[in-house]
Amino acid sequence: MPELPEVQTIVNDLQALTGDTFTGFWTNFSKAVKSKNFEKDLIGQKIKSVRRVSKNIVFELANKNFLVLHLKMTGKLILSDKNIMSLVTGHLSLPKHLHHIFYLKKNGVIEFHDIRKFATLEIVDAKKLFEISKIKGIDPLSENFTLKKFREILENKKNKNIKSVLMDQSLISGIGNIYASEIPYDAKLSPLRKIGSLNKNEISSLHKSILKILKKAIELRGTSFSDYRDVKGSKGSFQDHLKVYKKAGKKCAKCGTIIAKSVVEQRSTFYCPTCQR
DNA sequence: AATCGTTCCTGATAGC
DNA sequence: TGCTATCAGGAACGAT
Repeated sequence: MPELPEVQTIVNDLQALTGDTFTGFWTNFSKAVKSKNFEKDLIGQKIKSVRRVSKNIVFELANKNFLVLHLKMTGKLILSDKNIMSLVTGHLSLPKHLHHIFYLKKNGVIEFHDIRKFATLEIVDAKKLFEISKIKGIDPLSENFTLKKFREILENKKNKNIKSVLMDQSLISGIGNIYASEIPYDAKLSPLRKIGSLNKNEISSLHKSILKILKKAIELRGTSFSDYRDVKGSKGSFQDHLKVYKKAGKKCAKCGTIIAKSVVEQRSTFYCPTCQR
């Protein structure tokens, strides 16, 4: 599932489309399109910039609006220069999970695939984008995410455990289920620990591990555990560095203890009962 | 006001 | 073999 590192990788690659213009749009699943007049608002618009807002991919358009894409679980963007029009018009069979296509003036098309159809597309104005950014928590890669700021965020969350705080997008935005297991492992803290039980050093470790793991995952172009691919269809490689995620029953590489799994807020959580305290 | 459960959806896997 | 049942999982939404 695309989390902050995966979305950042995609956004970095989409920079290549800056200056290009949307010339058309096709969909066979319009339920995913959340704004009215989507096509009308899109066509003819030049891309001024591409950036990430939490796990959203945001295209700044020339008319001051923003195309906002959220990949949710299985959304995938693929840049392609093949003649997709012939696919849509029935000359060839469409890939099963290709649900939306953006046509560009210079760079071919952006194919938007989505197996589980949770992904969303919308065009919003600056005010709405500001609201979206505001309801999301702090971006852990922004320079504002200092240790001091992190302590402030945790101040009112004493009864929550580490896992749910990392996953709560209204506190810190961008961390999903994979990194919410890998970060506590790196910090040698149990994901089930209550925030209120953490001492100063432990909070500092957690803060360091958030930055370390996310940055490393971006360097490795994300985690291709199952569906995630970059815009060229290539895998990332952080999956080769996972220590606990989806490793229940296997031995911890560091100490040999069997990795445990427990469910926190309906989400699987993995940890080493020996290395993580 | 904060927290909890439900919902969207399909492929993979388990169980019989 | 082939069927059905269960699960994964981001985040909006409704319910408490």
